[in-house]
Amino acid sequence: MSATIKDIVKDTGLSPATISKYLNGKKIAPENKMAIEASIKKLGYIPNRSAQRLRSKKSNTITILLPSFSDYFWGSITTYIEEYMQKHNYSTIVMAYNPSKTDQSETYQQLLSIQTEGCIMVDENIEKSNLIQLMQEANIPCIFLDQILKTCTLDSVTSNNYESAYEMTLYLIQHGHKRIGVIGGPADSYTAMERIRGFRQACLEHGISEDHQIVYNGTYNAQSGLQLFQKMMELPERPTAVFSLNYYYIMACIQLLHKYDLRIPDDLSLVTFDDDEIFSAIHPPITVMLQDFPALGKEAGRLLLKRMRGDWEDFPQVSYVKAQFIERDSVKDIS
Amino acid sequence: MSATIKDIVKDTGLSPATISKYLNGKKIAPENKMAIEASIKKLGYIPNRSAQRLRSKKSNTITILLPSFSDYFWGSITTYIEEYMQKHNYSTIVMAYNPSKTDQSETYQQLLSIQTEGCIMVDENIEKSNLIQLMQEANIPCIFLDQILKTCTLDSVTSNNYESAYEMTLYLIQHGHKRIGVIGGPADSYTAMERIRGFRQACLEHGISEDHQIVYNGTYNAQSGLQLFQKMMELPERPTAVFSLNYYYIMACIQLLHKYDLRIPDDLSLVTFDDDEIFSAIHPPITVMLQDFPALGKEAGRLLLKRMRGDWEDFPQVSYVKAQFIERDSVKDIS
DNA sequence: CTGAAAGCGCTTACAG
DNA sequence: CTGAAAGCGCTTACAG
Repeated sequence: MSATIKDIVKDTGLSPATISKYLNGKKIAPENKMAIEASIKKLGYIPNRSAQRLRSKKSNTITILLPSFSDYFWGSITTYIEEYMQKHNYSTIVMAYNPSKTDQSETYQQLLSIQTEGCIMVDENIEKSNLIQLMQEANIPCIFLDQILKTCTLDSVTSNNYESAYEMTLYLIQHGHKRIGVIGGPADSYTAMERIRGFRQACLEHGISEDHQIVYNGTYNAQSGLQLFQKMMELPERPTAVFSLNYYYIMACIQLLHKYDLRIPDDLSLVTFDDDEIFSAIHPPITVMLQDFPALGKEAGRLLLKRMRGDWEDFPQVSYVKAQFIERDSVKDIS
Repeated sequence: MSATIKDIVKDTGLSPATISKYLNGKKIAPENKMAIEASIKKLGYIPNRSAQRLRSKKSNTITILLPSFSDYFWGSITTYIEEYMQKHNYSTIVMAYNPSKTDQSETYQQLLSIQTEGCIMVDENIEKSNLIQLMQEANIPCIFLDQILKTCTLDSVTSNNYESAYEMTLYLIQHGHKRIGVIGGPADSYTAMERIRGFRQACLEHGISEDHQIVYNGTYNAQSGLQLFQKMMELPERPTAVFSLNYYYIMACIQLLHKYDLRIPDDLSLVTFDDDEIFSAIHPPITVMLQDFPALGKEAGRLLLKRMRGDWEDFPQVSYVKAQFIERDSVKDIS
């Protein structure tokens, strides 16, 4: 059986209270600290989390609520949140739920039964359900990732969508593009609209008229991306550059290059939000705006921890995390 | 504060022991059962997991060990495992670790500290480390998903790779293909080799000579898939059909169709293991062999639960889960 | 800074 | 089938 505090007590001659204090980072005499550390190492002592949680009435658990485990975006960010929380002695439970239900009482009950102390959410559809209200009534802090909700007041962590779309558009304009297509997200998505706003602002500042800003909105899936790109390529006057606002769309665009016999970048310049291994492997490699997943995860964790400590200063806060521009070879200078 | 057993005691007049028995599915008098159920509902009682775990000395937690959260394959299967375990009152912790280290003591320590009772693993590289040995010494059951290990004796759950590759190859042969390319996985991967074995067996049975079986092995990434497909397309005599053994390769193949000006299925027939939304959205939609993720997850959970109950009958067991053939339009009948 | 005592909310033998 | 008692491994006031 593994060692308990009692074993450390016997080994060091100190009281359980002192050892508990050491474990919880409180001040104890240096010589006792050393003795405890040596004893812990010797006995291979690991604190029993269940006992800690029961006694302290804290679960030290947070939950990441995902609409799906298989999503490109959220799968990886989960790692970074978990890593950050672990450093702060918190467990993370990743939970998939069905975002289409408006009654999320069941999800709420599950969150209660694992005694979650905080929650990180990523699906804006949750706004249409009763979950956020239930959480707020129960005083469980929630952080929203990626989106900013319209009808709820909540802390959010998101990429600097506006600025980075602006930056990418500027890059296209500086390469002589004056007729630019955007394959954009749903019109009711905050993130998508911020990116489009950044795009339009850059166009506006550089004299690209609205009819040369070809912005199509769709839903977040490959099917939609295929349709929009197709529609765009069949325009009497095609754009010289296409800016995909996410991973699903760029994949769809690449699939269709063949159909329209388009060479990148000679026939069409192509850039996108999000990156993937395949974008740098193919020829030509695609220029991208990469969201900083480690930083997004860390910031969400930091903000959640702050709220769980009871610090509601500056609530509600929106943290913007800078995305990274990676230039590769998918844009032709046509100026 | 939420209700405890004491509240149920006061409300029903029964003893905590009886209520505990009810909670744990033991036999109690029907009228008491009804009273307890009514009381639980009335008070909104949720058992305190930490107390249960501390007292019963069981964590009721299993761990899924992933090399990465963002992997196409494992992301989604996690949901199904979690769902199954939840039904059996187990929590699931998904943990990402670095599979390249041979010393996994740190991972092991983490598993101990969360008191995991069982573990589901999916990365064969773990075989090169000390983790499995540490787990076996600690008597913590492990189940391997997807692969069958060569140097360790362990339960495994995997798709019927041999049969399904055989089936897909047969489909190509029946459509008149006599020269078939395979973009295959690493030569040291059990799964990849099983698929190749199934392919070769079907070829053998239908008189396709070895020099018409163009099998290339690579590593699991887009870069490798691109290289192999390229090499295959530059062959003096191209295959008439290409069978991709996984998701990464088929994506790479599709990217390259343009370069070689290939129309599917007229110039080349193309089939693959694994499915994705985009494969049915593009034209033509791709014929695939879809692994049954829900069944794989459920079977892994079932087998792990059995081992955790101490039932080691039939150890080590290999469970094969049938993959599903989905015919679409990427294969031309050239007979 | 340290330690004796109490107790978190359950489950587990055990006796009936 | 039920209940009284003990105790899982910690942390928390509290007194010193």
